[in-house]
Amino acid sequence: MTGRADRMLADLKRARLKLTPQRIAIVRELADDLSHPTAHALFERLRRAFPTMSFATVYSTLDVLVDRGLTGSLNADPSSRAARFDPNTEPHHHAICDACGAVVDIPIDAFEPAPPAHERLAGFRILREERTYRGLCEPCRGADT
Amino acid sequence: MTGRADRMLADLKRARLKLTPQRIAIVRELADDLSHPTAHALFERLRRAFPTMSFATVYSTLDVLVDRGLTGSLNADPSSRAARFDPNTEPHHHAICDACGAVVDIPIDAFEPAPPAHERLAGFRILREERTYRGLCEPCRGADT
DNA sequence: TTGCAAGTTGGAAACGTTCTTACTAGGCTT
DNA sequence: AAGCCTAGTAAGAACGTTTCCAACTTGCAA
Repeated sequence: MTGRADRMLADLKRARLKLTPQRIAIVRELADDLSHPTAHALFERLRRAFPTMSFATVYSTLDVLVDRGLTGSLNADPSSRAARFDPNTEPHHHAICDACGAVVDIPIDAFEPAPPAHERLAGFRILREERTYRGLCEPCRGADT
Repeated sequence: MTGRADRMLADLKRARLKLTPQRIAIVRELADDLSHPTAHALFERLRRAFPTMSFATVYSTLDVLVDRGLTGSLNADPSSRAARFDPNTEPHHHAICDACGAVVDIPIDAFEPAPPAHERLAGFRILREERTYRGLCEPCRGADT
């Protein structure tokens, strides 16, 4: 389904941002990709269709998407410092595999119904919560338990 | 109190790692620093006492501390990609200020008693959990609510 | 159709971190 | 107390990721 891409593009249009061929391609490439790709990964894929596409364009479009709340970004891995991008705008957490680095979305209500948003703690006014679960994904557990 | 530094150094000694003046200084500098300093921040402070100290030494000692579980590391900020180091080895979460970037430790039981460790979810075997609360710290809230 | 602000390009630069090579010294052994 | 071996250090080069820059191009409003 291309619904998510179309919705993202419509939002950009609404904001009077130009729908260049590069932007459209970047949005379409990311919109239905649930693997939390890096900017580099997107760039490599897009290069096939746009041999002249530059990194700056990929980053600038991703910036726009993140700023407008159409895409999330996360620092999944302490070893590879690359940011990963996430077109899923539903509230959710992430599970990251220690072995292969895969990132999987976790619906927010899988464990607990409500995050303690808008509360106070240690003098903080808490506005949102990010959870990262670390462990082993199904393939990496192998024949194990 | 120097208790934490001494404990960390004792652990290094137990592991038959050399207690060089540089290492001792790095450990002492980090041990009671609750501000979650970057490698760069530690380096700057240590340079006063050790003008010849190199980044490699700071990083290598921090690596040792992290590997031995004596120190945590976290990627607090999407804007500044620098890793931050945390001598607090008690289970805890973090609250990060959107305005100034300050990182504050949150005792693990402030909200909920037990993380859902060792459970399964989406095919994952979850081994641990990291939570980051984002919002505004007391000084940055200013005269606000 | 035109004008111009916004977007793209390619490369340089910035940033944090890791690696390399040669030198140094902690601390076990005796 | 001395020597030896290995782990550790210094300095800077290299690396991967991201941002910046200046010049050129183009979407799209009027």
